[in-house]
Amino acid sequence: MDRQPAPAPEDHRTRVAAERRERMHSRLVESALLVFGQRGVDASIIDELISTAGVSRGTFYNYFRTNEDVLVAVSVAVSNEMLRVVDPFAHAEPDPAARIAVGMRLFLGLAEEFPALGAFLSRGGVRVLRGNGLINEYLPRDLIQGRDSGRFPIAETAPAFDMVVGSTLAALHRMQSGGLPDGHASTLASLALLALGLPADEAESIAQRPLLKLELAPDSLLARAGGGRK
Amino acid sequence: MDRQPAPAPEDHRTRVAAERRERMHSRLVESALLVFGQRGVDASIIDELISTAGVSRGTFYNYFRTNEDVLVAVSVAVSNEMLRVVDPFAHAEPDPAARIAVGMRLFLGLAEEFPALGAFLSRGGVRVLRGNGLINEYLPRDLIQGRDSGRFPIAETAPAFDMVVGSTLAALHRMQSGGLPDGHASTLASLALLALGLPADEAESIAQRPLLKLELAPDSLLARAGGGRK
Amino acid sequence: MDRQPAPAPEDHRTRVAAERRERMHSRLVESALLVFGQRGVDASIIDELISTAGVSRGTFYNYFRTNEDVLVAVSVAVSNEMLRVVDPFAHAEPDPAARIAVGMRLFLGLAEEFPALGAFLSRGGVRVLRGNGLINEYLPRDLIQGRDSGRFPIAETAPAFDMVVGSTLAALHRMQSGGLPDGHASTLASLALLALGLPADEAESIAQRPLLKLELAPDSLLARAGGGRK
Amino acid sequence: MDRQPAPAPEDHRTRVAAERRERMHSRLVESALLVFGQRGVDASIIDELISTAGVSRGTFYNYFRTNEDVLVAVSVAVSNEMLRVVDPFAHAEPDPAARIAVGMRLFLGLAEEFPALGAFLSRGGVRVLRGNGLINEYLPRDLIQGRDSGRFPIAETAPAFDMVVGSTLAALHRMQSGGLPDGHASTLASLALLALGLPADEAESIAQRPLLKLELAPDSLLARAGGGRK
DNA sequence: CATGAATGAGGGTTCATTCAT
DNA sequence: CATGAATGAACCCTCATTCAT
Repeated sequence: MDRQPAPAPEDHRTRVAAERRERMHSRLVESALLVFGQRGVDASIIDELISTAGVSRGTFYNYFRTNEDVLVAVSVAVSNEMLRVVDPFAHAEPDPAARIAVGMRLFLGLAEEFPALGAFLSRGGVRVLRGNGLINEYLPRDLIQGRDSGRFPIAETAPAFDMVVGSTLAALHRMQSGGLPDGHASTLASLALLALGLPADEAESIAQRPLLKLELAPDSLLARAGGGRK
Repeated sequence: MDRQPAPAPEDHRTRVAAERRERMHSRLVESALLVFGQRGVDASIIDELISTAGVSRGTFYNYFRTNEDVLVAVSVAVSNEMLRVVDPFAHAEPDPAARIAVGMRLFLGLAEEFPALGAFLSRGGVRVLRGNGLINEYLPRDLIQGRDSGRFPIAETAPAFDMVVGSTLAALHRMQSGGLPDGHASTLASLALLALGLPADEAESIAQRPLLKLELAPDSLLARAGGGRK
Repeated sequence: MDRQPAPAPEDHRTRVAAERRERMHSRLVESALLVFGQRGVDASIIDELISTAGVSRGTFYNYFRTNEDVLVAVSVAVSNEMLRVVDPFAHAEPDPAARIAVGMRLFLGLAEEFPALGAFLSRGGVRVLRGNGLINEYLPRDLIQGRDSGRFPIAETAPAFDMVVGSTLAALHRMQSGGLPDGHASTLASLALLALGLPADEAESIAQRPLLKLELAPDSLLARAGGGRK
Repeated sequence: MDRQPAPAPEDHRTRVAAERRERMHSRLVESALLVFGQRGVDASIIDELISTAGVSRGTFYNYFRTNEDVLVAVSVAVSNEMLRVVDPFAHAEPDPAARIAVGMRLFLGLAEEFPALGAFLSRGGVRVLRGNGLINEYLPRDLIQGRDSGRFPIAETAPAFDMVVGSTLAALHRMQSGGLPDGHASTLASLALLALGLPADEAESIAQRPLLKLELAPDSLLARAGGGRK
């Protein structure tokens, strides 16, 4: 019995260590989301980050090498979270116009419900959206589908893209400095659909549709770092 | 001669000194515009600024007290320059829809023609537009006039404002990363007018109108710091 | 079978464990020799050492407590290795002059043949030779014997010691930056014998004698870490 | 009179500033000599350097960028100082054998008289002598001249170079750990001349010649940082 | 007012060492 | 004993700001 080769001790230790690393990484990303939102994405963040996360200076450098590294990690995590939320809607809804309107409203809705997310996105601006699937994959696909199907009588998608994304970001900024009036997001979506060529009544009716309640996984980045729902 | 009663010699010296101050101030603002555009508005700027302007560290502090001071000064100067360009158009054009379309196109046109300006506005983002008369006075006025006159069938001006400003800034960012395709600005303006409620043909025809050539004073900030026209 | 009375199982396990410790210790010392040679004896070494040796950080601290500890261990090991090589020659040769000449040539010969050793001795300089038996026991003994027997007409051994050791180390440094020309070691030994008072022809003939080929134990530190013979 | 154009104010200010820079540079080099001698040339030195020199952290970086920068600056300064001392002797003495013996003794004499210099040279070892004119220009020249004139019956200068330099450095190390016995330097020089081929009596008589007292400029690096004469 | 050397707070980064698993 | 994540002291470096000239 004492000749038994110790049942894969490495495996166990390795797995435990990997899990610990994973948890610490998440903890740092969560804290970074908060701090970036409060201080801006260009701020020198490390001191505040480690004190927020309650870890040592050295630990930070075991996970990231630069400020920029952290920003990228947070951006990726945020993008993934948002996709997880939006994906079900996107698959259920066949109309690109509706998908765009819902996308704008969900984006703003998330930012409103999770102030940390809103602050981060607002502070980070375009830089933080570089790899955002919601914006860089879903939206272009919807615009193209809408144009090709004749629903959007537009020649180019680029101006439409700028219009949808720009409008939404402008509203996000407005939210950060005082909050959005009731119905702002819906009205904005309505304007966007108008611009894309829908008739006024249809634009309005699509943009006003009730939005299903968001469902987040309990271990979600937003749920944990979001500062709780508004 | 300089032994004469010296008719108010202080006046003369004072005036000369004031002019010198004025010139140095402009020189610093011009250099700052360039440097902010290249390095971003959050960068540590002073070293590069004074070497660009060719003055000493101490001189800088005779004119500004902090980094932020400089940013404000540049923003104000830029805003004034832009107003000086746009004002004639604004007074000549009675239709608020046309004024908005022209405003968007001129804004993007200036940024394109003067890369330093474009870079500065893009890098500075919203922060730099805080006191911009073009955006914060002219645009709201036009939107209200359009709504009140029934030309824009909208209830609120805020979403429309976000849409116009956001679209334009998104196009500005696009310009900074690769330039705008031909006709992008006009098409964008056309989308904006559509969103504001104009019929498609009218939106298009207004947005496509030829734009008068910009005229800059020879001593203009843009003419001097803009790196020359594109 | 393993249910047998197990004749002194502790003995066996203890012995196996001791052998494992011994092997790990050697592995660390070998790696340290390499790393000290490449990066210098003052470099921060532990990271590179453990990755070279392929062990974990914690394991290192099971064998050494500080950087300096490792340096001492390597120095001792190196000194012992060198003695093992030189001892046979020293016992076989009755003439102190010949022993000194052979010692200088063997020292340089080993450093040349085992680059890792050469780099280590050169980088470590005097610090690493503190406990070196070859230098601190054999050489003084030879000098005293030569002086007392009248072969070296010198009053003090200290200057002679400095001359022999210093010359050899200078040649070692030369070797590290470009290698030694043919015959350099022999000529140097000849100069040393001249300085010790031998007639020119005798000095030369002793210093030129052919050197027996070095023989290393196959498990020798040098054989394993030396990077193979040159 | 008040129209007078201020007689070259820049010249004056510029000159004063340059002198200030010069003085600060010297102050830093002096302090660095001390600190390198105490802590070794590989030590992290900046903190101690600035506190020794009594300047701020920032000032250091106005003059040097790295640890290595400082080491080079000190090495150059030391080399120049030593040359200034040795040069008169070198020019007055036609015999290369005598020049070499005097060189060795002066080198060791300086190191003994100015402990800071001795410590620095000893700690820095060969690295610090890279650009040393005394060693890299004067000595090779003397060896070649001696060989070509037949005074040194040697075929190669390289082993002789190693012997002279190595012996001297070994004595320097001995000095650092307990000081040199009386006559050590002279005896060492005598051994060196013997090795170079001089007859014993001549070697001895040259190496024993009284050495003229060293004269240092009062603003010399050694006089100021040397910790005073021994 | 212009100059530029000096300052030092603020932040960045490494690495020897500890310790729970 | 082996492992490797976590620690924090000790460095490194920049740059906004001051101030004597």
